[in-house]
Order: sequence, then structure tokens, then C-alpha cells
Amino acid sequence: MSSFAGRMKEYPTISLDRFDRENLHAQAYFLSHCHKDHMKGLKGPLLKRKLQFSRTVRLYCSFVTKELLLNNPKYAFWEEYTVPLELESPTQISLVDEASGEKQEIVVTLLPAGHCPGSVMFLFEGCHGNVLYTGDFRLAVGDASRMEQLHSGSRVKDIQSVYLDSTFYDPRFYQIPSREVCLRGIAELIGNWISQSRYHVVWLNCKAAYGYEYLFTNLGEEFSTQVHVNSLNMFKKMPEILSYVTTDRRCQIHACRHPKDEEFLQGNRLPCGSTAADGTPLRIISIKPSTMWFGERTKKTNVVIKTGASSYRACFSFHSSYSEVSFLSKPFFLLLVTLEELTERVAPPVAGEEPQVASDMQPVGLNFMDCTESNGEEEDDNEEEEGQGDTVKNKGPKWEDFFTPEVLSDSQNSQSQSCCSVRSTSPSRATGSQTPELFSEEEETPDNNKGFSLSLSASNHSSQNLDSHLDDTLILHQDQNQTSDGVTLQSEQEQLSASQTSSDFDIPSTPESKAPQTADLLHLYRKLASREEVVLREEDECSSEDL
DNA sequence: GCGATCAGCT
DNA sequence: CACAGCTGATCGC
Repeated sequence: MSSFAGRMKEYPTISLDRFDRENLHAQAYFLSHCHKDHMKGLKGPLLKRKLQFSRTVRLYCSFVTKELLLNNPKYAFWEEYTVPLELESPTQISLVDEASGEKQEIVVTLLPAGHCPGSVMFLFEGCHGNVLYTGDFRLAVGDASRMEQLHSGSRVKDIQSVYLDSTFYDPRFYQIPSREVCLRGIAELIGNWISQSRYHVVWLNCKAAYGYEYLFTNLGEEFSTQVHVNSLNMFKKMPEILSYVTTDRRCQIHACRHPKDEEFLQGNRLPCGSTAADGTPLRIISIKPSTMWFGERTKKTNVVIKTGASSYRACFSFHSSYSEVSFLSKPFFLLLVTLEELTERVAPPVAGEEPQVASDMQPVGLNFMDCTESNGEEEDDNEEEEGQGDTVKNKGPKWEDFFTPEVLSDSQNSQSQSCCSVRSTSPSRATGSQTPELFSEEEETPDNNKGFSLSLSASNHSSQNLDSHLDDTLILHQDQNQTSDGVTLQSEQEQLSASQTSSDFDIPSTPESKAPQTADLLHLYRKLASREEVVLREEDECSSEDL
């Protein structure tokens, strides 16, 4: 369940994915996707009442999310207060303090999150800096690098904080087979089964949540059929899904549900009650989509596993794996703090006081490059993200692509949409520097507004069985990384790139590479921090389109 | 009766 | 192996 409290330190007057408690006072609401654990308080009577008295408070989400939301009668009262936004199109929103009339402008951009239908990430740009709230997401390596809105020209935007779905942000979940691979495995199993006779049917044991639809559409397409589901209502305005689902039970692929579906299966019935046509018993297999992951060094395993005489488990994940998360977050990487602290810091920090670092902070992601099996052939079949793999290894670090002082497109680009010209509280930014203060100046207090923070928040889905460092929010503090423990120092050598844009920060791991030595990293970081040139690829310098 | 919370289950 | 979300018990209002 998501444990994100709903607010970001930079913009505490807006609430995301939480609608209870303090969030009742928000000036604008954002819903990343339509999963219940991100809708806490959304049907609360207090909130409903507040809306009726407000002229300015609105809920912003994608069109699809609005549709799914309003499909549930309990949320129907949101109809007139919900503003759907197009993907990837920056929209200015006024945050109004209705008591004082005070107004603040903020620009929000919705980015596809790949978690479930309608799911988005929110990029906010305003006078308190740029922040990215990912919500839950499943993005493959390379996806984020293709998102124009995260870039200014050829550079990654200066993003102050990333509020990140950390569900699988643990090395244990190093790799989760890609959607394509999982789909292929499932389709093969289904194909082999349903081709045997019309009485051979498949039951997809899916949970009551949005997110399996792409499975239905792809299988529907592959087998020229429709998938039986309980209801079509929510999809009535989504033809691209609607055409692949049906309430007609006479099909071979089912994803219908019933509270007692396991019992039904025992009795050789499908959850919809179907049992036999013209007296011939059905031959039913069940496939349960569930997350399967592979460690850094784990050999590949089949994405479909037989768990019983007629039951299977198939790999399926709504969330990005550790490596996918790492690649996404890398450019923004710096600080980890607990969510509790983050919340505290919504209030002014105590001057001169060191923010408290989570005691269980881990050097996340340190062993990346070391990964992979040794026989070089599995890269390709394992869908390793479009074979960028081999283009990377001999290239120099591209860390500076994101963080060199020269890079500065931001002041021209994103600023133009912001309400304030330049941050006054952040001198280095005021001058246009995007250098993350890897070695923060001593005199600076760990101010909220300064430096980067990677807030692993939004969810502690996996906290139950994992070590505490995974519990919801972790922020990696910039002041930690000069220590020799390697904290955060993992990132830069993966910034290798030979790809088309300098901002292609999503690079698959390189089989031959070794984990960097701490000493080397320190050396490199010191150079970077002192703005020495480390490796520079001229051709990728800012292009004129920035302007 | 309703909401919030939690254990249990899947 | 998780997740998302239900059901049902309990408690407070």
C-alpha cells in the first residue's frame, strides 16, 4: 500500500494520491492512477463538502483516470471538480489560497507511467523548483529517456526532488522480465492449450484492479478472440480496450472473477459459472499473473511456472524492477531521507541542524555493472532493451551530461513556463548551474530548497518482508556521499552512452564492466564537483533547439 | 448505521 | 516470492 502522505516539500499546498488528514486543506489535487491505495480519503464527506464551497479546488488526472474514477458511483461527485489533462502537454494551474486570494502558478505535465490504464507521473515546474512525482510506474529501461518533458533540449531537466515508487527498489528485485517477454510466455502457454479443442479454456486469475488490460488486449489480438470479464462498464469510452473484452461467456480465455472462484475451479467451473457446453466438460487451466524477479546474478528462469496439475503462475509486474528504477532515477540521484523527515521539513527546518539520515540507509544500487551472467548470449533473448547494451561499454561516463555547470538549458526552457524567473534561495541555480552539490559547501544548511533529493516514497508495497531500508521513503542525502562508504557513488559510470541523445540516461547494464572502486569514484566525484572536465562528448553539447 | 482499522486471505 | 483489494471482526461515534 502506498504510504506517501500526499504532499511534497516543494509544493505543500497540493496533494497527490492522498486526500485525508492534512490533505483536506490542499489547493489542488492530483490522482496518478485509479488504485484504491492511492485514493485514500477521496470519497470522504469532508472533502466533498469542501469542494462544494470552493471555486478553485480541482482534481487533476488523466482522461482515462477520470473515466475510471467516475465509473465508481462513490466518486461520482467528483465529476464537476475533476479536470482531465492530456499527456505530455504542460498545463498551467493556479494554486489559490481562497482565504487571502493569494495565487501561485505551477506548470504540471503528465507523463505516462505504464502502471495501469490512465496511470501517470506528474512533473511540476514552478517557483520552488522542478519536482517529479512518479506515482506507481512500470517503465522499461530507456522509456524515461524518451520523455521530452523531462528534458531541456538534449539535457535532463534540473529536477530537485523525485518522489519515486520504491516498490521494487531493492537489489533483490534486480530484474523482472519485460512485459514483452512475459506476454510471450503466457501467449505460448495459452496457444498450446486452447488450440487443442474448443473445450480447452484458460482462466486468468487476475486481481480486482486495473492493470491487466494490456494482457487482455494483447492476448485478444494474438488469438483473434475476446477475453471474458465481469463488466465492460469502465471501458465504455475506451474502444481500444473495449474491443478485446466481452461479457459473453462463450470464449476460451476468461478473466472473470467470483468471490469463491477457487471453489468454482475445484468443481471444474469457471468463475462466471460456465461448466460445459453440450455436455462436454471444460478443460480448464488457470494462470495466475504475479511478480517474479531475478537477482543480479540469477540465471534466467522461465516466466511461466507450473504450480499444479492445471495451474500456472506467470510473470507479471505492475512495477519497475530495481534496475529499471535505478536507471530512471539515476540522473536525479542524490539524497535519501525518510518520509517522516520529509513531512517534518514541510515546516521550516531548524537552522543549522543536519537533516536526520535514515539510520538504515543503504548504498543503493552499488553493484549494478557487476551484474549479469557470464555467458554473453543471454542479453539478446532476454529482451535487454533493444540491444543498446553493446553500444555502451566503451564509452566514457556521461554523468556530466546531467550535471555540468554548462548545461543549462533550463533557464531558457522550463523557466519560461514557471512563475518565477530564478530561485533566489539557491544561488547555484540562480546562476544557472545544474551541478548537484555533491560536496555541499559547509556553510550551507541542508535547506529544503537546495540540492537534490530522491524521495523514495509513494509506496512501501514490499515492506512486509523486506529490510527496513525499504520502508516507504528514503532519501539519500547529498552530504553523505563524500564519505567513503560509497553511498550514491554508484551512478556515474553507468552514464555511458553512445545513443542518439545525450540525455539517454537509461542504459542497460554492461556485462563486462566491473563495480567501480570507491576510491575511483571519489576521485571522479571530486573532479566533477570541482567542475573539472572528466569526459566530454562534444557532439552532444546543448543544441540550439534549446532556445 | 457508518467509518476507520486490522487480520486474514488471495 | 508481490501486489491490490476484498471480507469480516472490532471499535468509536
